[in-house]
Amino acid sequence: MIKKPDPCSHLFPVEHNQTVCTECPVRRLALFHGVEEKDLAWTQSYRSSQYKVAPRKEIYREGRTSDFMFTLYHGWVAFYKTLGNGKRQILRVALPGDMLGFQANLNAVMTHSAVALTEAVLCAFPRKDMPELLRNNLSVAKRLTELNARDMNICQTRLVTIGQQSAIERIAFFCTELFHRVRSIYQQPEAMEVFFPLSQEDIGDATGLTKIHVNRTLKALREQGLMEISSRTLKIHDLKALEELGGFEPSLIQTYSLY
Amino acid sequence: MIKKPDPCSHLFPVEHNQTVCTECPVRRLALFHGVEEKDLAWTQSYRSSQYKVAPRKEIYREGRTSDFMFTLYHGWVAFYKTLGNGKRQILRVALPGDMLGFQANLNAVMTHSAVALTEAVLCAFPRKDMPELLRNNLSVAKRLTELNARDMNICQTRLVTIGQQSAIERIAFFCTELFHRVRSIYQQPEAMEVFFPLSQEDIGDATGLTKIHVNRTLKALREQGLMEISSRTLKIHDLKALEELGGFEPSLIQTYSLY
DNA sequence: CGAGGGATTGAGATTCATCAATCTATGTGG
DNA sequence: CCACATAGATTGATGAATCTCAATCCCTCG
Repeated sequence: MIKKPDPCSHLFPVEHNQTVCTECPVRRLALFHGVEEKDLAWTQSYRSSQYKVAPRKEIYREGRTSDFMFTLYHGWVAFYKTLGNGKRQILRVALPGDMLGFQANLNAVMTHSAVALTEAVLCAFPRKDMPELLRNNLSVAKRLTELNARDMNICQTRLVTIGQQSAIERIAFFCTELFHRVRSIYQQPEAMEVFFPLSQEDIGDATGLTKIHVNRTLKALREQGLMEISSRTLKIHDLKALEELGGFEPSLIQTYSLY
Repeated sequence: MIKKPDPCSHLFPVEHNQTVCTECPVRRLALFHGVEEKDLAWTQSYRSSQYKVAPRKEIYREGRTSDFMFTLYHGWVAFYKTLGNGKRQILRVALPGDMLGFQANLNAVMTHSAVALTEAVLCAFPRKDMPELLRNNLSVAKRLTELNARDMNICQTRLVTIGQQSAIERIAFFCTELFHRVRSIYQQPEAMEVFFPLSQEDIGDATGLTKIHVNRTLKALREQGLMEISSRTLKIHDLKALEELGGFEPSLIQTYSLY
């Protein structure tokens, strides 16, 4: 369920200490992965600015046009669609390095909305410059295709989870997947506790369950000694069993590691 | 004449009357949409053969490699994934002109399976030639990106349907969407009855419901005078009401009309 | 005419949603 | 520093939606 979404006028330019692409810590994850050092100044010229967004603020909205696409530099973002009845489906959680707002038809209206889950910093690229950028830099074009294919794969996997699994299986899968992605992104391959800012309602919107049922299911997972979420932290107690329960195939991890 | 490899043991080459790309009736829908007439002979040189598949036969399988990608020339095909517990989720129904088996990483194993829903005819393209084809023909590369973006959009829309709607809403949406696609593909914009070869179990696998519940729900749709399915025919009695019920937005039709 | 795959129907169990209330942590203004 | 407001988490009770099991029916095809 969605609250009243805020109007879209809340992207604040980062005034001081803008980072540069040559020193970007998430570049290995992002669109400019594979761009040669010597070309980075040039690709950066396509970046118009960095923007800061407060938690729970909308970045762009379904059905509207957007002049920019973004790379998420810092923070977490959720993509979602809303239904006429007010229900909300979270399509994907974006982590640092992920692209926001790319669509094949650069002029069409957005097919989904994006909202910040935490405070977030975005690198903005004017949409109108993309055709030129892609034409002039094949490695960026190739990278874009790879990222899209990965996202497609993730979307299809979620379709299976939501269509065919029970509540506890869906939540196990969802958390396991995110857990692996977070460890990979933040380069904490051994961590068993990771930052996890989603509310139970967010988890429900992502897995197609009500927040009440999410609560009960999390309780079950906790009591079974598999995992627990508290104070914005996800603690995994038995990764193997959790993967088993959710039907998570470890080979999926590769998919996240286009990095 | 170079000897081309055989894609798959149960795909039978079409011996007689192979069609040529220059006269292809589904080209406007397919990968070679936008290729200039003078270049078609050249693009066709990438096509190794046409193959025929019997209903219910597998075309390629999740977890295995595949030497070919295909354009569906005739018939219907379903993409699906299977879970450890034997459950199956249909990801998408492919109609003539759709591509089968494209993945960004051409060497990776397939992320889903494909099965023929009817007798089908496929145009096969050796996977290894794709990089060269894309490099040499920008309009094909661009087309590929468009088709992928459309598929992504469809996948996300299905995620919303399955995650947030009731059985009758899901089935209404699923049938409405397919109905519009079929009318568009077969150029019958006014038809209120279309060919529809899916079993109730297929519909269940696509919408995340059991075949029994699909049956009861179809009965309800019939009794409400909205639609009915019988002897492989989908009859729409009240399109407006059906779109309303399923939350189908007519603007989605454009999405299907990259054609 | 029999076999087999779908379609249909019924009965009962289970999962999950809904409604409603309480509780807890956190932040805010006075 | 406290009183209060608020969002999120938790729990209970109840009902609806959907699944499971089981039986029968109806085509189509050989």
